[in-house]
Amino acid sequence: MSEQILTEHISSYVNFSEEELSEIACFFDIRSYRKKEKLLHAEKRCDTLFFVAKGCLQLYFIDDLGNPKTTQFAMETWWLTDFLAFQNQRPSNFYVETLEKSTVLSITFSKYQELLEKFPKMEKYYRAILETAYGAALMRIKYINSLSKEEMFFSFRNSFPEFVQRVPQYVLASFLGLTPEYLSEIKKK
Amino acid sequence: MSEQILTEHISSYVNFSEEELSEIACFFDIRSYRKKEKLLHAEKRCDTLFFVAKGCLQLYFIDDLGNPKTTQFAMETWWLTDFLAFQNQRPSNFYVETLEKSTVLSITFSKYQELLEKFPKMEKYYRAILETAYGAALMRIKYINSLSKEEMFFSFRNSFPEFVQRVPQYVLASFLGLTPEYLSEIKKK
DNA sequence: AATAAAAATTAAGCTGGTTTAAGAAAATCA
DNA sequence: TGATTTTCTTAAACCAGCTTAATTTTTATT
Repeated sequence: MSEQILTEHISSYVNFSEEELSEIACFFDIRSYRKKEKLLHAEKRCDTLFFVAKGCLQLYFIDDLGNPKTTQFAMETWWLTDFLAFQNQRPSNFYVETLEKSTVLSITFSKYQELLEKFPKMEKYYRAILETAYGAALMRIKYINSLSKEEMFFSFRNSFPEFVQRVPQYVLASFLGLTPEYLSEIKKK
Repeated sequence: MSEQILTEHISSYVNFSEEELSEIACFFDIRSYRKKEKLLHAEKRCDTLFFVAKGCLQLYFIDDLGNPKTTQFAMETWWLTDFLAFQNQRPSNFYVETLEKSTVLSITFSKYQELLEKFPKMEKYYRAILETAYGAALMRIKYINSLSKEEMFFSFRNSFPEFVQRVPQYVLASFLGLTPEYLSEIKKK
């Protein structure tokens, strides 16, 4: 079931036969995780790329004071990892953890290389995905540098209302770059 | 000369014959620009992707108060555009402008599509470039959410010392998300 | 070399957002 | 179902970084 989420997503970018799609699916491990399970540990070699079939993941780090800070969320059909560390097979700068019960497809770095070698059309798929992700990251930096914390919250809630319901408020606060206390104050208005 | 910067860069990721490389180069327009020339205008359809062969570009927007804010720099061998708008052929959210006399290779969206169709190996090149760019953007967001403005400056200067010399201080300030006045104060120490 | 324009500095007053700390509400678990 | 832990709220004191405005330095133009 879960691999179908992936193969359908791939099919919306590139044309593959049913046969090819099931071959592609074989490159991935499928696993379900409980809430708050770690899929990737900071400092450990970043060897895995994740695709969310169901549920929600976060990419986060621990700051000087020991508080977790969320850098990126990933919901259904999103890819997640520390891409820089993954590409260079270096220690990860981030943790990846479930925010809720989730089903995730994982691919190791070497399998990822094999996959791209065996199905060069997958390059096109990832190129498109990464164009979107990088473009969105540039927009996010634009927002960070132009909106107040209050505007950040309302603009985010406006774009992703379901999402604001779905994740704990202190996680959302750390993603938006403000304190849970201040977020609480903003919501009061 | 300038197309060689591009073809050498491509060659460091993917193997192409000399012939193929010169065919690839034909998809691009090469032009030199003076300092402070606009290559892409906000609100106008984002139809072009830029590669810096020489010099330096910035991606920026104008905030509520009319001040330009730099979101991204691009130096030699970097690619730049509003990737989200480019991909969807929508109006750009950013301006692209030279920070110094620069030589730039430009490719339109339709030529980019043709290029990828004719040379599918270029998908691999762009996939790799975008993996790096997106990975770096995640790291940048990590820095924004963990360093003070002062630490931002020293950490940036530590990583890119030549660059700090190269761009005007008020542009650097807007890129780092602080005021020129405060940056000046930080440097005094 | 003189003039004008752009960029950088300095300093004082101010504010958006943090910190700290304690209590209330909600979720989880035996 | 009650006990425990986790999450959310409230409020006051505080500060990193901004605003404003005037001066100096640097760069560009003739």
